[in-house]
Amino acid sequence: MGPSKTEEDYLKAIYKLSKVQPKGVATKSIGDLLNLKPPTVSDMLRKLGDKKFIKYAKYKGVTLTNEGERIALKIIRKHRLWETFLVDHFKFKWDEVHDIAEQLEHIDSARLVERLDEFLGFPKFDPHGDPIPDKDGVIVPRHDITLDQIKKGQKAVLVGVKDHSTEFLKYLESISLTLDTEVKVINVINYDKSIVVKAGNHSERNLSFQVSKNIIVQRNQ
Amino acid sequence: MGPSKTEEDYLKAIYKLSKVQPKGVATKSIGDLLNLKPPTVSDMLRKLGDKKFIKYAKYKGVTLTNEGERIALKIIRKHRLWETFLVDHFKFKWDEVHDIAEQLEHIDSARLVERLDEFLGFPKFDPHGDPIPDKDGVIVPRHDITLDQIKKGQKAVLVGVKDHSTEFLKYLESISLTLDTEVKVINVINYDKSIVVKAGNHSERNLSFQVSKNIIVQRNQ
DNA sequence: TGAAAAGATTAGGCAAATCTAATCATTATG
DNA sequence: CATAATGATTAGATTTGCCTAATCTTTTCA
Ligand SMILES: [Mn+2]
Ligand SMILES: [Mn+2]
Ligand SMILES: [Mn+2]
Ligand SMILES: [Mn+2]
Repeated sequence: MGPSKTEEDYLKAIYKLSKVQPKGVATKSIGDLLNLKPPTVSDMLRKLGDKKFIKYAKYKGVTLTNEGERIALKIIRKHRLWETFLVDHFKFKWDEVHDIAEQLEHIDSARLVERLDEFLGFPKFDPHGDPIPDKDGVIVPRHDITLDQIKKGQKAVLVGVKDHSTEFLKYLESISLTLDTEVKVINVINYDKSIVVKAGNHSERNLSFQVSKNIIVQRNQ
Repeated sequence: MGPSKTEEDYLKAIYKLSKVQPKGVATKSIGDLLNLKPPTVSDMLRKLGDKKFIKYAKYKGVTLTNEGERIALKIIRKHRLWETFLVDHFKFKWDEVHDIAEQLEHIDSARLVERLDEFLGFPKFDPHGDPIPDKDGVIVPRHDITLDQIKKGQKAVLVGVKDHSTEFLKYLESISLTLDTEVKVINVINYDKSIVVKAGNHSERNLSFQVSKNIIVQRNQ
């Protein structure tokens, strides 16, 4: 039998956390992400270790095995393909699809994923700008320039977000900062690191550091 | 919280069985359908009774309450909408979609079902000719004329199947007997109740009683 | 009509996934 | 560097959904 839905969720969480904790993911951070108490996580880590999905040494933190990473990437692939589907074909907004994709990502059918990918035209990025792993689990690594790193007078294109919360996404949408939007940094306020930007033909707007550092951009040229 | 996936499966099973056992569905038949042992079913029936999804009197058999039927119809609606989606938009054959729909029917999002229904153009029947309950759970009752009831010389149109097994569906497909196909009964063999039919511009073919009684038709004119 | 057979329920148990409380290990700090 | 704080694990319990074996109820039929 394949991994349970619960096991899949753990592996996906460990995969994501390992990008910030490459030397080993902490029990606590897994629990925080999945809303589970530490003992629950400890139990599961032992089990995932037994199944060789993770390398687990008590009190040390965990890393994925190749098999564990393969499973995590498969789930992430399905999640992002379904999000793309919902936005591109079912008229959902980018802030509405995550919870539904959390369910759809566990549907078990290789053929379905194939057809979904084909139906969408083999997309490379999801509605939040996150790269979609291909059928072999290959994922394009993404540069990590955020809007706060752009200097006064320079232009950049919004290519992703670091915060996926409904609140943040709705806020960006409300000020017309969506994927592929070109943004010009008009001014940088040293006092609080906020910036003044102009996007499209909207009026100038001030963005807090908290906002700008959660916006992933690509420099123009 | 809503009903669990397991509870939904029981209610759907009871709904289907109640069409054949209207005075009360037997524990054994539920177990047979869901591949569960009788004690497992007894346990769950007590629980479903406590939750007022079914009327349960020990040793008597069960019937759905209005609430239980509402839930069952919601699951059946989702199952049939997803099957329609997979066949009409993802290039699946009618014998390939049931198992995937068994998973998709449990995805919990009213908005998703709405958009799916809209995307499909509010279909009334699924790829097997089964009627799709509307958003209020209203389902058009289907007449029950099967191909074995058609007399020699008469024509009928294939509008559904009673057996949904992959084997049966693949067999029908292989002899070009698919939904909306017009069939003429050329001869009836009294000895074994088999019939000789002609469909489209294919040559005449003999169908066993077992096959003909699993094909739902509509008389021509 | 009174066994025997069939069907249903009860009793007792197990695995998965969760929790709280208690204990153990690591890290940080006065 | 000793100890307090933090983090992780172990112990013990609960819920859900499943099982086998034993018992009870209903139906069948000789
Ligand atoms: Mn998401
Ligand atoms: Mn996403
Ligand atoms: Mn089906
Ligand atoms: Mn169907």
